[in-house]
Amino acid sequence: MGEEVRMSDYDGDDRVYEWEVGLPSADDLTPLSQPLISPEMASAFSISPEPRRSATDVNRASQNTLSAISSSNNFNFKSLNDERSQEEFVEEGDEADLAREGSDPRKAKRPRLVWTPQLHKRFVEVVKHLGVGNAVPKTIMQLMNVEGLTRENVASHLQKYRLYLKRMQGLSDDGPSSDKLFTSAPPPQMMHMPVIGMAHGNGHMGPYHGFESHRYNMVQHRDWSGNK
DNA sequence: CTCAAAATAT
DNA sequence: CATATTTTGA
Repeated sequence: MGEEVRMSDYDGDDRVYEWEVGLPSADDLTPLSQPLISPEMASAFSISPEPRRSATDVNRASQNTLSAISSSNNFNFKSLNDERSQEEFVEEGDEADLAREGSDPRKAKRPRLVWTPQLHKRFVEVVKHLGVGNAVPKTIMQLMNVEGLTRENVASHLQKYRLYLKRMQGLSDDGPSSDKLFTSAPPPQMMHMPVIGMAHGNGHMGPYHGFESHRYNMVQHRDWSGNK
C-alpha cells in the first residue's frame, strides 16, 4: 500500500490519456479502516459520515478530465492545478437529469458506470474487510457509500471480480511460460485488477497488461451531451 | 470485427 | 443473491 502514482511524463502524442491528473496524489481514498461506521447507525443518528458529494461537482471534474480525452481540444490542461476531488466518480445525471423523471434520482437512467481504479480499489477494500463469505452486493454497496452506486452495479462487478479471483486461483501461472511464481500461496490480492479500460486506438492489443501500469483512462459514458 | 466491461435477464 | 445472457463501447 505504498504505491505512488507517477505522472512524471505524458506521452508527447496527441492522445494524452489523463487518468487522474488533478486528483491522484494517493491511490488511497478514504482511510477505510476502523472509522467505518455502519451506515445504518449513521442514518439512525442522523449524522452524515460524509458531506455527501453532489455528483454535480464531481462530475464537473470528470468532464474536465474527460474533455481532454474526448476531443483533442487542448484547452483544459489547466485542470491540473485545481480539481482535486480524489473521490470516486460516479456517472450521475446532471442537474438536468436529476431534475428529470419527476423527483427520483434513484430511478434516473444512469448512462453507464465506469469502474475507475479508485472505485475498484474501494470495492476490493470493502470486500476484503467483509470477507469473501460476507461480501454481498448490498453490504458492499452500503459500506462503500458511494453516491449513485447501485446494488446492480456492485453485483455485476462482484461477479466479475469473483471470476477474476477464480481464474487466478485455478490457473495461477500456467501458460506459455512455465514460471513457478507462487507455488501454493494464493494471495487474496496481489495486484490491482487487470484492466478497467484499455487504450485501444485501432487495432487490438493485449487485453490486460498484467502489471500495474497506470495507464488507465477514465472514459466516460456516452455522449449525453449531444454528439455521436 | 473482436473482445471485454457493464447491464440486464433468468 | 447468484449466475447466465445480452448489450454496449472501445
